[in-house]
Amino acid sequence: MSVNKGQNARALVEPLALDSRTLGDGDLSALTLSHNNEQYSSNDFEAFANIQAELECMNAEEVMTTDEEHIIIGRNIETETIVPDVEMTEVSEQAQEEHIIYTTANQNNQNIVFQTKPTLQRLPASTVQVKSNVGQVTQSQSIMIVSPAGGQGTSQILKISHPSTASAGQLQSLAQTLITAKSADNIVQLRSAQPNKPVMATSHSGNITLGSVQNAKTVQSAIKRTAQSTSQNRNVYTKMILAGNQTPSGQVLITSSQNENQQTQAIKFLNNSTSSQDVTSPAKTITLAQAQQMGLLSTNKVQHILPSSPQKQGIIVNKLVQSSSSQTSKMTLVPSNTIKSPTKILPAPTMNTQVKTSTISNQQSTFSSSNKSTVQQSPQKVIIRQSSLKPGTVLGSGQVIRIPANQNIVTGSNQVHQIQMPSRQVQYVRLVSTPSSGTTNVVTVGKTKSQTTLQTVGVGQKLGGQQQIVKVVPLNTNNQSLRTVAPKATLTGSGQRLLIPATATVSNQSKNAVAIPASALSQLASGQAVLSTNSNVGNIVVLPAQYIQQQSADDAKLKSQQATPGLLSNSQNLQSSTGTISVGSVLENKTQRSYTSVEPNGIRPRKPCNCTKSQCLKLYCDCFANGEFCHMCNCNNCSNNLGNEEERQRAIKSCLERNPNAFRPKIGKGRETGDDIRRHNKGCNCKRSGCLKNYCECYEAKIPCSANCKCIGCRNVEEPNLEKKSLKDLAEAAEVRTAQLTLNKTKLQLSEMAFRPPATSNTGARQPFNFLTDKVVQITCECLMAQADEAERNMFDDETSQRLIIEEFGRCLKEIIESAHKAEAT
DNA sequence: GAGTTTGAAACT
DNA sequence: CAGTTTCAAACTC
Repeated sequence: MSVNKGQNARALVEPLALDSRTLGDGDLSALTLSHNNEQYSSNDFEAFANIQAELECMNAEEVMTTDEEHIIIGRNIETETIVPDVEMTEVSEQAQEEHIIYTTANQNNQNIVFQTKPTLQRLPASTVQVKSNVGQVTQSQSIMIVSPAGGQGTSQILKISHPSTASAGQLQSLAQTLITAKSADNIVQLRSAQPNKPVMATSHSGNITLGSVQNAKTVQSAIKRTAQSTSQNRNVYTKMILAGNQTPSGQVLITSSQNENQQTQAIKFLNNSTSSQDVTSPAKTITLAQAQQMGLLSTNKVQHILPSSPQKQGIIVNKLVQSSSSQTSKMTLVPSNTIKSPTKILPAPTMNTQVKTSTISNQQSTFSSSNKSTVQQSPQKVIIRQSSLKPGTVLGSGQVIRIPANQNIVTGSNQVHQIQMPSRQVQYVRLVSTPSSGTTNVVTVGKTKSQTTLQTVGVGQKLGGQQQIVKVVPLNTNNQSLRTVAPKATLTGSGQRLLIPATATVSNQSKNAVAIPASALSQLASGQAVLSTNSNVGNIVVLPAQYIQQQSADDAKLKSQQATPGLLSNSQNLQSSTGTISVGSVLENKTQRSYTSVEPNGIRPRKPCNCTKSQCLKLYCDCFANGEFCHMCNCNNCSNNLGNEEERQRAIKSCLERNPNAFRPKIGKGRETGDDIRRHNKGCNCKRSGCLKNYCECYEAKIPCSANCKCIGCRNVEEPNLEKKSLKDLAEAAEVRTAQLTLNKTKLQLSEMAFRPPATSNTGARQPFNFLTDKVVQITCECLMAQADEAERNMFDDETSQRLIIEEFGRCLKEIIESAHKAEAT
């Protein structure tokens, strides 16, 4: 991201933030329909009611996204940012929210993006609000409508060109005309922008709430999701972009039903410019084909956004940057999906997007700054992930959005990458590759700090015979506001290109450009079945959580290893002098990776599994057990990936049938006592290890065995007189551990010996001293010696050592006496 | 790195 | 639910 973005972006975004000001009552009222009642069906009213209700809710809500993900927009640059945030929580049934921020350039062009939302879902009020400048002189005005949402795999783009002088009403009318059938879900509202806020349109606070539960089901890895459920889940947002300054800038909310019929969309405009209550003419509907015939269609700014699934913490971010080239570009957003179940979902990492040295290098020249070359080279899917930035955070210069492009993760077919974040949220990103070439392409779109700067970076790497290409879509200052990546592939019989090269002219793609056909997706990755058989599934990118994490690690490595090109032989380092974009390094190897114990970000990386027989679909596999996709593992015949989603889901179901808590964390806090002590929920069953080896899950977790355990000969017990610290240290230091063992052992023996009455019992009442047999004395001495050793190892001073030894002696005596009393009692 | 040990998971 | 088998990690050499 460019340097100067930070402030500009903030300036642009903040005004748009959702707050009482931006979404005041007036706003709500503005959202109300002022059309004739006759124009709307009961469904419409319902939809409207829903919208308003949600809007009200949103007002109460914390502003989420806008601040989180900023796309820096330079002046005169049209930019569109879509930042869906996805948060995956273990409970994924929640309504999904998506944050979208739209900003339109104010200067020459105004773009209004209409997003269509999948039907059947209640369109949250959040939908999309776009505010644009009013009164700016426009050079051109156009309305772009992309309505692929239908999910049939074909996308259509409508572009309406109209004179700059066109009035708002005219424009609205025109736009309305474009949309045919009106479904309840399709609503477009246009509002004039506030004069004071010259900049851009934004979704109100960038929140779009998707009420669809289907989306949640769509989630790739959702454990409970069945393939069937996914079938309808294609959440594709279609945006219509209205370009033109004079247009009544306003907010447009479009929801398109995802019903099969793409063409049924209704757009309604509310013109607020002067008064929010201005009502535009009733919507007219025409078919897209008609629109084309009318000459209204053309290429332009189109975006598809796949809904991010769950709530607020979305990580996948798509950003559209205006390309310098005149060509229209398209961008496809891939939604992250939630995982429903116990699957561990880690939160998006706060990415330190500052990595400027990305892994792209050699081919940079190839890709750089030429959109066409980039595009043509490989089919691409663009996935931009943004870590969950803290609200209010503006991406500063040099921030990088990384999209990991690893193919290797999954052999061949796996294109799902998991990202784990510390908070146990996982996001899944599916990397799309062309089946024929077997290449995986990732496109990162970023902005350069300067308007003029265009960064295109491509990375091609062959690993294991597979080539990976990472592309960075150039950022640009030119008129075109949106960069689109669209699947070109389906059109072409040969390799499927999921993404249409940015350079590709719109004309070619006008009809098909937008949506990535589900079929193409299904063919991804060596033909492995993707999410569902249903075509609607499409465009889903699922990234396993650790993906980002690992990616960060890779970046860190790359940074540190810039001097060692060998590792990156084929990889390319992208030096974004402009600091804009970094693309995830492609380096991946199936070979064993050394995992550092802790990542720089403090996250402990998951170990790669080595499963050979379980296909990583049983709990033997740590990855699977943790609800993660295998990533960079050494497993054989792995099915723990998106490519085998059905199978995986079956396995998950099976596991849950056996044990509903199978995917729950094993280590938790004590329940009964409510204490803070971590305990193994199930307990161990160790027999031979004494619970002092890593075979023991308790020991491995560095927690003492508890009553839940059924272990035999357990020595993994709490040592009250040993500091927790020592316990921890003991676990880490073998020598210390040995000392601890000795100490424990002797204590145990002492306890047993003391408790056990001497074989030769006298008749009279036994006194405590009677228990001081030679054995007891010996063990006591051993305890003292062990304590001395312990003190010595800890390098305590003499005074402390003596004190500890004396205390130990006291403890021994106490134990002996207590044992004597117990013996008497019995 | 190969082989052994171990205990959780899976199976019966 | 208990016993057995399978499995992969931990461990040893």
